[in-house]
Amino acid sequence: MDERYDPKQIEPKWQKQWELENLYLTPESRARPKYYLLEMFPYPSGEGLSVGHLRNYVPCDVTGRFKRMTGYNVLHPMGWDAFGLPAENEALLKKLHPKETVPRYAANYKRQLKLVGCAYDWSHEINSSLPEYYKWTQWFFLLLFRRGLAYRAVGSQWWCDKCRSVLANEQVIDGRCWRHSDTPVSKKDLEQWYIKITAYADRLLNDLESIDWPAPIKLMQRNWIGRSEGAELSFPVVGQSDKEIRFFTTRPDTVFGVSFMVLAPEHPLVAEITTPAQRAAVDRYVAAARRESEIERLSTTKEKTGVFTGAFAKNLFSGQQIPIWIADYVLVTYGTGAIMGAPGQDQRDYEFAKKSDLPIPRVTAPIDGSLPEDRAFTDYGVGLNSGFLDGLKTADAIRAVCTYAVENKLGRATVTYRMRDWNISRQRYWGCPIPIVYCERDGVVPVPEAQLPVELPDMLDYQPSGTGRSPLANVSEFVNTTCPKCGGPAQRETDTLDGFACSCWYFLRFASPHYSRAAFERAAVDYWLPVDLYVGGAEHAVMHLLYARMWTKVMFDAEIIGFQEPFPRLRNQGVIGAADGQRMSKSKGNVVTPDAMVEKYGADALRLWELFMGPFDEPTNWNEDGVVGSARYLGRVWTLVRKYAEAGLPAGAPSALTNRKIHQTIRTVTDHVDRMRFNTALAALMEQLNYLARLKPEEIGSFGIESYVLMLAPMAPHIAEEFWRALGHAESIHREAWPSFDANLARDEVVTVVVQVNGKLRDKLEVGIDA
RNA sequence: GCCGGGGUGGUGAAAUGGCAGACACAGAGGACUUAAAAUCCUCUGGAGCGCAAGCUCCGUGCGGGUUCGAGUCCCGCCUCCGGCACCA
Repeated sequence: MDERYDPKQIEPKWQKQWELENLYLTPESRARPKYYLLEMFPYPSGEGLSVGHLRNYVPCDVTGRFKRMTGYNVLHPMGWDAFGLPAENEALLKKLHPKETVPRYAANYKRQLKLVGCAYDWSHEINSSLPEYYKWTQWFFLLLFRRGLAYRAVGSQWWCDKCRSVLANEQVIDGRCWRHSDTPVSKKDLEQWYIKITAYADRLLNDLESIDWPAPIKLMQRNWIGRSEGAELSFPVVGQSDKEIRFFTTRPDTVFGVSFMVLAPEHPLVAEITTPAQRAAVDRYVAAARRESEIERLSTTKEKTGVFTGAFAKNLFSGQQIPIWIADYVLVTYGTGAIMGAPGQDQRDYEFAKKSDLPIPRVTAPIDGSLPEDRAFTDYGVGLNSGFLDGLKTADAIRAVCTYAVENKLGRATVTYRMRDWNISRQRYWGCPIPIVYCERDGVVPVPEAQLPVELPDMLDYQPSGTGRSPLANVSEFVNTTCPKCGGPAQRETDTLDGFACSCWYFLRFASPHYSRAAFERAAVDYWLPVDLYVGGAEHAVMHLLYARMWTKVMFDAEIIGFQEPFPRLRNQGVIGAADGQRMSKSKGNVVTPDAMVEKYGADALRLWELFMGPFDEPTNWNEDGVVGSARYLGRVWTLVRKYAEAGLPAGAPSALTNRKIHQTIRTVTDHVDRMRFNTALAALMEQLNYLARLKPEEIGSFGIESYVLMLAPMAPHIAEEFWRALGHAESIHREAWPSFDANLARDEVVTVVVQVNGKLRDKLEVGIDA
């Protein structure tokens, strides 16, 4: 060992050696317990990794190495979420092709991950944009299709004529395109593919109970699914006996107080019931509503507007004729797209009634106190002016109405969800082609498995076309094909799948990444899955994490896997902001790269600081000063270990006191690493160094020094390897077992007992403990 | 507005209801050095007292409460950060 610690001398050396030794290959044997550790696979961006991204990768690397040392077969793979809009948009911006940028950026990520010493098994690397991968994404889509869970329907999208493209909701501001403020957006009805995730709503909700996830993520999924219990009822349209308005309500007990009905402007009945006198006003309102952005429309501060259709419905409970209005506070996509107006008990209906001069009957009385004068009474109470519900408590009244409705064929108790089916079609180039063919004779025909993958054709100009169809529609060799059923002429589907389809099953692929006969090898999946620890950002709470759970349940139902939850244990890493407290981004010029930090301090010092700066699941801001401390610490360990490397390990045993301290430290570090409390695990190691550095070499003993180096190995793999070899070992430290401690030896013989009087410290006593 | 999660020294942060501030960063002083860097040693929450070893009081966003004892548990606020937001 050199006199001074110089990471540049040792880190590249050992990285090369580990690669030569194939140190990080996933074990073939399935004799030992398994541990499948997975980070959400990244989309490789041209910006490369920042020190912020390492907040995820470094702690996971430590966990993987720790699990390996404690006797597990570890699967810890890495791959690239390479298909989808982010990759395409970045390539478009740089006027390059994604098939060229994706491998380049992925190679850069891989280089950076190796640079900081992450122990991935690169023989398991996957890339979702390669045909060998997306062949099976297509296969899964067809599985959903066969099971009736993928269907086509007309949906409306925001459209900008200048962009010649569909826009996301967030890109529509004041009804205009974000890039072209002079261009109002319109809605375009396109036939889209949907995944029927709503069919799994209850299971997705109930199974949250069984998984170990951060509470906020579970809550976000619960809210997103948005289960509401209530009743679906219907009232006939006066004078048109064949028409009725079906509506959902969570407060059927207030039905006697319904003084009007409201339809969403897009509701199909609007055109049929509007009277000639009202038609012009209604058409104007509907057109305006279509132009409005979703954001404006859902604004709670907006005044509630609406228009009378001229038609009436009959309230079958109160017997009254009530006017039918349209208003944009009613959403066509929720419930039945129609509501009963109960303004006495619903604040939104109250505001609408005030604005539109509609009556406000009060049908729920507060149990104590009095009715508010200037707003609705929305709490539960007691029925009032409500026929057979008078005097009934709200909960009982709800049941009574549901029973009455069933008996009189007016409706029933039901459940509604906020979650909607997943529109999976994208009119973009860089995605997985949808394996469907349209034949004049046979209609919608799935591409047979033998013909998969439907390959994405090479296109030089892959700009979004502006026709409402993907650029693939312009490639006639792609579009024109033969029908797999009848052999006649047919056209391929030209939309591609949303990028989130790729991440619905990639965790299965990692178990047998090169298997060619199916999406995965069943035995490999049975052994490795489900994922034991899944780590990623909280931003995926209701997209990837919900979609992947749903696909997993579909696979379970299809009996191709044996578990229902892909990620029984999930953790979110805390985001690292830039030193200025803002998000790290190239445009803000505040990105700190691992490359710069490794160059300056070494990979091990960078790793330690990532672990030490705070609890790994809490957000914090980057502060380079701390890396200095980590590097200084490693230098101090170097000085200590070097003594033994020079003079040889001491033969004698450490004193009882020192021995106890050694066992106590192993106990603490083991416990903290196991619980992912890396900051305090490292603090315990630093404390132990401060203790050991004060002793003479012969007072420590070989166990004290070797166990210390072993505990350092997962966190600082390079320097630990250097130490291990310098201490005379021929094999890599990364094949060694984690040191174990003796609980008896670790037990204190004396305890300090604190004497408090009225909570104030008054005295301390040292008391011996009998063995 | 609703739902989460936070608030502890100059900074990052520790603390099964039991010695608040471990471990670090920054800072101050000292050793080594011609000098600097590096390294090592000492001090480092606030106020006060003492020649000194040391001692006293205050202190975990604010106000209450439970308890022998509260950063930790309960109630009511303030504030910051996320998420959701007309879902009938």
